[in-house]
Amino acid sequence: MPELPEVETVRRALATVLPGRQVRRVSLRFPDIVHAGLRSPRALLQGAQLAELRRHGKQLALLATDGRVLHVHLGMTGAWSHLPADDNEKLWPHSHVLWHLDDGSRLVFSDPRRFGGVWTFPDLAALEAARWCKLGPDALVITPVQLHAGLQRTQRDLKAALLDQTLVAGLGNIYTDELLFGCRLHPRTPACSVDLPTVRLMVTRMRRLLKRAIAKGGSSVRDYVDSMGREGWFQIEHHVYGRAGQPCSSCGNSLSSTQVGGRTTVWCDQCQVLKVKRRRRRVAGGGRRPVATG
DNA sequence: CCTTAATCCTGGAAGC
DNA sequence: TGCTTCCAGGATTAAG
Repeated sequence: MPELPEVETVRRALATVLPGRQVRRVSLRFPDIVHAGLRSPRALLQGAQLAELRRHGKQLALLATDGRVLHVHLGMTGAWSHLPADDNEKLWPHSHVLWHLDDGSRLVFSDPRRFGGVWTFPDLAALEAARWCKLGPDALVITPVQLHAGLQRTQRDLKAALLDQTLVAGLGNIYTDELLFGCRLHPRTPACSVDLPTVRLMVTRMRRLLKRAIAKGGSSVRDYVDSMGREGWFQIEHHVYGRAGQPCSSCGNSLSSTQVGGRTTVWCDQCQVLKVKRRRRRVAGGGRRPVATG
Protein backbone atom coordinates (compact mmCIF):
# COMPACT_ATOMS: atom_id res chain seq x y z
CA MET A 1 0.00 0.00 0.00
CA PRO A 2 2.56 2.56 -0.95
CA GLU A 3 1.11 6.03 -0.52
CA LEU A 4 2.79 9.40 -1.01
CA PRO A 5 5.46 9.03 1.71
CA GLU A 6 6.43 5.53 0.59
CA VAL A 7 6.55 6.51 -3.09
CA GLU A 8 8.59 9.62 -2.27
CA THR A 9 11.00 7.45 -0.25
CA VAL A 10 11.45 5.19 -3.28
CA ARG A 11 11.91 8.22 -5.54
CA ARG A 12 14.62 9.71 -3.35
CA ALA A 13 16.45 6.41 -3.03
CA LEU A 14 16.43 5.76 -6.78
CA ALA A 15 17.43 9.37 -7.47
CA THR A 16 20.73 8.73 -5.68
CA VAL A 17 21.72 5.83 -7.96
CA LEU A 18 19.96 6.03 -11.33
CA PRO A 19 20.80 9.41 -12.92
CA GLY A 20 23.72 9.05 -15.31
CA ARG A 21 23.34 5.27 -15.63
CA GLN A 22 22.77 3.68 -19.01
CA VAL A 23 20.23 0.93 -19.65
CA ARG A 24 22.02 -1.92 -21.42
CA ARG A 25 19.18 -4.38 -21.72
CA VAL A 26 15.57 -4.71 -20.64
CA SER A 27 13.83 -8.02 -20.01
CA LEU A 28 10.06 -8.07 -19.85
CA ARG A 29 9.00 -11.27 -18.14
CA PHE A 30 5.32 -10.44 -17.79
CA PRO A 31 4.27 -8.24 -20.73
CA ASP A 32 0.78 -7.61 -19.35
CA ILE A 33 2.31 -5.46 -16.61
CA VAL A 34 2.84 -2.76 -19.26
CA HIS A 35 -0.61 -1.20 -19.29
CA ALA A 36 -0.31 1.45 -21.99
CA GLY A 37 2.11 2.54 -24.63
CA LEU A 38 4.59 0.35 -26.45
CA ARG A 39 6.13 -2.74 -24.91
CA SER A 40 9.24 -2.68 -27.05
CA PRO A 41 12.66 -2.65 -25.36
CA ARG A 42 13.20 0.84 -26.74
CA ALA A 43 9.96 2.13 -25.21
CA LEU A 44 11.07 0.55 -21.94
CA LEU A 45 14.20 2.74 -22.05
CA GLN A 46 16.65 0.24 -23.49
CA GLY A 47 19.74 2.17 -24.60
CA ALA A 48 18.68 5.29 -22.72
CA GLN A 49 20.71 7.34 -20.33
CA LEU A 50 18.72 7.94 -17.16
CA ALA A 51 18.21 11.51 -16.07
CA GLU A 52 15.61 12.21 -13.44
CA LEU A 53 12.80 10.81 -11.27
CA ARG A 54 9.56 12.67 -10.76
CA ARG A 55 6.54 11.98 -8.61
CA HIS A 56 2.92 13.11 -8.70
CA GLY A 57 0.80 11.70 -5.91
CA LYS A 58 1.55 7.99 -5.77
CA GLN A 59 2.87 7.82 -9.31
CA LEU A 60 6.50 7.82 -10.43
CA ALA A 61 8.19 8.74 -13.69
CA LEU A 62 11.71 7.90 -14.81
CA LEU A 63 12.95 10.35 -17.44
CA ALA A 64 15.70 9.60 -19.94
CA THR A 65 18.01 12.28 -21.35
CA ASP A 66 16.44 11.87 -24.80
CA GLY A 67 12.95 12.54 -23.42
CA ARG A 68 11.61 9.00 -23.22
CA VAL A 69 9.53 8.41 -20.11
CA LEU A 70 8.84 5.31 -18.08
CA HIS A 71 5.90 5.63 -15.75
CA VAL A 72 5.35 3.36 -12.76
CA HIS A 73 2.53 2.90 -10.30
CA LEU A 74 3.24 0.61 -7.37
CA GLY A 75 -0.40 -0.19 -6.65
CA MET A 76 -0.65 -2.15 -3.46
CA THR A 77 2.26 -4.60 -3.47
CA GLY A 78 4.48 -3.14 -6.16
CA ALA A 79 8.19 -2.57 -5.54
CA TRP A 80 10.79 -0.79 -7.65
CA SER A 81 14.11 -2.05 -6.45
CA HIS A 82 17.75 -1.37 -7.22
CA LEU A 83 20.07 -4.34 -6.83
CA PRO A 84 23.79 -3.48 -6.72
CA ALA A 85 26.17 -5.37 -9.00
CA ASP A 86 27.53 -7.43 -6.15
CA ASP A 87 24.05 -8.45 -5.00
CA ASN A 88 23.72 -12.07 -6.02
CA GLU A 89 20.60 -12.58 -4.03
CA LYS A 90 18.07 -14.59 -5.96
CA LEU A 91 15.35 -12.42 -7.42
CA TRP A 92 12.08 -12.85 -5.64
CA PRO A 93 9.06 -14.12 -7.59
CA HIS A 94 6.81 -11.73 -9.49
CA SER A 95 9.71 -9.71 -10.89
CA HIS A 96 7.98 -8.56 -14.04
CA VAL A 97 10.51 -6.15 -15.55
CA LEU A 98 14.32 -6.01 -15.21
CA TRP A 99 16.59 -3.20 -16.38
CA HIS A 100 20.24 -4.23 -16.62
CA LEU A 101 22.38 -1.12 -16.11
CA ASP A 102 25.85 -0.30 -17.36
CA ASP A 103 27.50 -0.70 -13.94
CA GLY A 104 26.19 -4.25 -13.55
CA SER A 105 23.39 -3.25 -11.19
CA ARG A 106 19.77 -4.02 -11.91
CA LEU A 107 16.53 -2.13 -11.56
CA VAL A 108 13.57 -4.45 -10.90
CA PHE A 109 9.84 -3.91 -10.95
CA SER A 110 8.00 -6.59 -9.02
CA ASP A 111 4.38 -6.80 -7.97
CA PRO A 112 2.80 -10.03 -6.69
CA ARG A 113 -0.75 -8.72 -6.77
CA ARG A 114 -0.31 -6.83 -10.03
CA PHE A 115 -2.45 -3.87 -8.99
CA GLY A 116 0.48 -1.76 -10.05
CA GLY A 117 1.93 -1.41 -13.50
CA VAL A 118 4.24 0.21 -16.00
CA TRP A 119 3.42 2.68 -18.77
CA THR A 120 5.65 3.95 -21.54
CA PHE A 121 5.52 7.38 -23.17
CA PRO A 122 7.59 9.12 -25.84
CA ASP A 123 7.89 12.23 -23.69
CA LEU A 124 6.73 13.92 -20.51
CA ALA A 125 3.95 15.80 -22.26
CA ALA A 126 2.40 12.50 -23.35
CA LEU A 127 2.49 11.19 -19.78
CA GLU A 128 0.87 14.35 -18.46
CA ALA A 129 -1.80 14.29 -21.15
CA ALA A 130 -2.61 10.64 -20.57
CA ARG A 131 -2.43 10.35 -16.80
CA TRP A 132 -1.21 13.18 -14.63
CA CYS A 133 -3.80 15.61 -15.96
CA LYS A 134 -6.43 13.41 -14.35
CA LEU A 135 -4.90 13.79 -10.90
CA GLY A 136 -5.60 16.57 -8.47
CA PRO A 137 -2.80 18.66 -6.98
CA ASP A 138 -0.16 16.68 -5.10
CA ALA A 139 -0.93 16.40 -1.39
CA LEU A 140 2.33 18.18 -0.50
CA VAL A 141 1.63 21.24 -2.60
CA ILE A 142 -2.18 21.58 -2.67
CA THR A 143 -3.40 24.87 -1.23
CA PRO A 144 -6.26 25.19 1.28
CA VAL A 145 -8.31 27.07 -1.32
CA GLN A 146 -7.82 24.26 -3.86
CA LEU A 147 -8.72 21.51 -1.38
CA HIS A 148 -11.69 23.46 -0.09
CA ALA A 149 -12.99 23.94 -3.62
CA GLY A 150 -12.66 20.22 -4.28
CA LEU A 151 -14.46 19.24 -1.10
CA GLN A 152 -17.24 21.73 -1.81
CA ARG A 153 -18.08 19.91 -5.02
CA THR A 154 -19.09 16.64 -3.38
CA GLN A 155 -21.45 15.37 -0.75
CA ARG A 156 -19.46 12.22 -0.15
CA ASP A 157 -17.97 11.31 3.20
CA LEU A 158 -14.80 13.31 3.88
CA LYS A 159 -12.74 10.13 4.01
CA ALA A 160 -13.97 9.01 0.58
CA ALA A 161 -13.25 12.45 -0.88
CA LEU A 162 -9.68 12.46 0.48
CA LEU A 163 -9.06 9.06 -1.11
CA ASP A 164 -10.18 10.43 -4.50
CA GLN A 165 -6.95 11.01 -6.45
CA THR A 166 -8.67 13.43 -8.82
CA LEU A 167 -9.29 15.73 -5.87
CA VAL A 168 -5.96 15.47 -4.09
CA ALA A 169 -3.19 13.09 -5.15
CA GLY A 170 -1.18 10.98 -2.75
CA LEU A 171 -3.37 9.96 0.17
CA GLY A 172 -4.36 6.33 0.73
CA ASN A 173 -6.11 4.44 3.47
CA ILE A 174 -3.34 4.82 6.06
CA TYR A 175 -2.74 8.55 5.84
CA THR A 176 -6.39 9.57 5.45
CA ASP A 177 -7.25 7.83 8.72
CA GLU A 178 -4.21 9.33 10.43
CA LEU A 179 -4.99 12.80 9.04
CA LEU A 180 -8.63 12.69 10.13
CA PHE A 181 -7.58 11.66 13.63
CA GLY A 182 -4.95 14.41 13.72
CA CYS A 183 -7.61 16.97 12.77
CA ARG A 184 -10.24 15.47 15.10
CA LEU A 185 -12.60 15.07 12.17
CA HIS A 186 -15.08 12.21 11.82
CA PRO A 187 -14.54 10.14 8.63
CA ARG A 188 -18.24 10.49 7.76
CA THR A 189 -18.24 14.27 7.89
CA PRO A 190 -19.87 15.44 4.63
CA ALA A 191 -17.02 16.78 2.52
CA CYS A 192 -18.95 19.87 1.46
CA SER A 193 -19.62 20.85 5.07
CA VAL A 194 -15.97 21.44 5.93
CA ASP A 195 -15.33 25.18 6.09
CA LEU A 196 -12.20 26.96 4.87
CA PRO A 197 -10.61 27.52 8.30
CA THR A 198 -10.91 23.79 8.97
CA VAL A 199 -9.42 23.00 5.56
CA ARG A 200 -6.50 25.30 6.36
CA LEU A 201 -5.89 23.24 9.47
CA MET A 202 -6.20 20.04 7.45
CA VAL A 203 -3.62 21.17 4.91
CA THR A 204 -1.18 22.21 7.64
CA ARG A 205 -1.56 18.90 9.45
CA MET A 206 -1.44 16.93 6.19
CA ARG A 207 1.89 18.44 5.16
CA ARG A 208 3.34 17.81 8.61
CA LEU A 209 2.05 14.23 8.66
CA LEU A 210 3.42 13.39 5.21
CA LYS A 211 6.78 15.07 5.82
CA ARG A 212 7.25 13.26 9.11
CA ALA A 213 6.37 9.97 7.42
CA ILE A 214 8.88 10.65 4.64
CA ALA A 215 11.52 11.44 7.25
CA LYS A 216 10.91 7.99 8.76
CA GLY A 217 11.09 6.25 5.38
CA GLY A 218 7.33 5.69 5.16
CA SER A 219 5.18 3.07 6.83
CA SER A 220 5.98 -0.64 6.55
CA VAL A 221 2.81 -2.55 7.27
CA ARG A 222 2.83 -5.97 5.66
CA ASP A 223 5.52 -5.91 2.99
CA TYR A 224 6.50 -2.40 1.92
CA VAL A 225 10.24 -1.75 1.58
CA ASP A 226 11.97 0.97 -0.39
CA SER A 227 14.13 0.49 -3.50
CA MET A 228 17.08 -0.54 -1.32
CA GLY A 229 15.03 -3.08 0.61
CA ARG A 230 14.86 -0.88 3.69
CA GLU A 231 11.74 -0.81 5.88
CA GLY A 232 10.06 2.41 6.94
CA TRP A 233 9.47 3.23 10.58
CA PHE A 234 6.48 5.56 10.60
CA GLN A 235 4.03 2.75 11.39
CA ILE A 236 5.04 2.90 15.05
CA GLU A 237 3.64 6.42 15.08
CA HIS A 238 0.25 5.43 13.68
CA HIS A 239 -2.55 6.47 16.01
CA VAL A 240 -5.53 4.75 14.39
CA TYR A 241 -4.66 2.75 11.26
CA GLY A 242 -4.66 -0.96 12.05
CA ARG A 243 -5.51 -0.27 15.69
CA ALA A 244 -9.25 -1.04 15.80
CA GLY A 245 -10.31 -2.06 19.30
CA GLN A 246 -7.15 -0.70 20.86
CA PRO A 247 -7.26 2.32 23.17
CA CYS A 248 -7.13 5.79 21.66
CA SER A 249 -3.72 7.35 22.20
CA SER A 250 -5.42 10.56 23.25
CA CYS A 251 -8.40 9.57 25.42
CA GLY A 252 -8.12 5.82 25.95
CA ASN A 253 -11.46 5.06 24.33
CA SER A 254 -11.60 1.86 22.30
CA LEU A 255 -11.06 2.75 18.61
CA SER A 256 -13.97 2.05 16.26
CA SER A 257 -13.84 0.45 12.84
CA THR A 258 -16.23 0.32 9.91
CA GLN A 259 -16.32 0.62 6.12
CA VAL A 260 -16.26 4.15 4.70
CA GLY A 261 -15.89 4.75 1.00
CA GLY A 262 -15.47 1.00 0.59
CA ARG A 263 -12.39 0.97 2.82
CA THR A 264 -11.76 -0.19 6.36
CA THR A 265 -11.72 2.93 8.48
CA VAL A 266 -10.57 3.32 12.07
CA TRP A 267 -11.33 6.32 14.24
CA CYS A 268 -11.98 7.43 17.81
CA ASP A 269 -15.64 8.01 18.62
CA GLN A 270 -14.76 10.38 21.46
CA CYS A 271 -12.12 12.50 19.74
CA GLN A 272 -13.57 12.57 16.23
CA VAL A 273 -17.15 13.68 16.77
CA LEU A 274 -19.48 13.98 13.81
CA LYS A 275 -20.43 17.65 13.93
CA VAL A 276 -22.91 17.85 11.07
CA LYS A 277 -26.20 16.04 11.38
CA ARG A 278 -27.03 13.68 8.56
CA ARG A 279 -30.49 12.69 7.52
CA ARG A 280 -29.87 9.07 8.30
CA ARG A 281 -27.26 8.25 10.85
CA ARG A 282 -25.66 4.90 10.24
CA VAL A 283 -24.89 2.88 13.33
CA ALA A 284 -21.27 1.75 13.41
CA GLY A 285 -20.72 -1.99 13.12
CA GLY A 286 -21.24 -3.79 16.42
CA GLY A 287 -23.85 -1.36 17.68
CA ARG A 288 -21.49 1.03 19.36
CA ARG A 289 -23.54 3.61 21.17
CA PRO A 290 -23.18 7.29 20.32
CA VAL A 291 -21.09 9.54 22.51
CA ALA A 292 -23.01 11.39 25.19
CA THR A 293 -20.54 14.13 25.95
CA GLY A 294 -17.31 15.34 24.46
C1' DC B 1 -23.95 14.07 -13.67
C1' DC B 2 -22.98 11.95 -9.35
C1' DT B 3 -22.18 8.13 -6.34
C1' DT B 4 -21.57 3.39 -5.20
C1' DA B 5 -20.28 -1.32 -5.99
C1' DA B 6 -17.78 -4.84 -8.37
C1' DT B 7 -13.48 -6.17 -10.21
C1' DC B 8 -8.68 -7.28 -10.57
C1' DC B 9 -4.82 -10.37 -7.86
C1' DT B 10 -2.21 -13.28 -4.40
C1' DG B 11 -0.10 -13.98 0.22
C1' DG B 12 -1.01 -14.45 4.75
C1' DA B 13 -3.99 -15.06 8.61
C1' DA B 14 -7.83 -17.16 10.65
C1' DG B 15 -11.08 -20.85 11.11
C1' DC B 16 -12.52 -25.66 11.03
C1' DT C 1 -1.68 -30.99 10.10
C1' DG C 2 -4.01 -29.52 6.12
C1' DC C 3 -7.67 -27.62 3.90
C1' DT C 4 -10.94 -23.79 3.01
C1' DT C 5 -12.37 -19.10 3.63
C1' DC C 6 -11.65 -14.48 4.17
C1' DC C 7 -9.27 -10.17 4.06
C1' DA C 8 -6.07 -6.46 2.57
C1' DG C 9 -6.72 -2.32 -1.02
C1' DG C 10 -5.50 1.53 -5.60
C1' DA C 11 -7.60 2.45 -9.50
C1' DT C 12 -10.64 1.38 -13.26
C1' DT C 13 -14.98 0.09 -14.97
C1' DA C 14 -19.83 -0.90 -14.66
C1' DA C 15 -24.05 -0.20 -12.61
C1' DG C 16 -27.53 2.34 -10.05
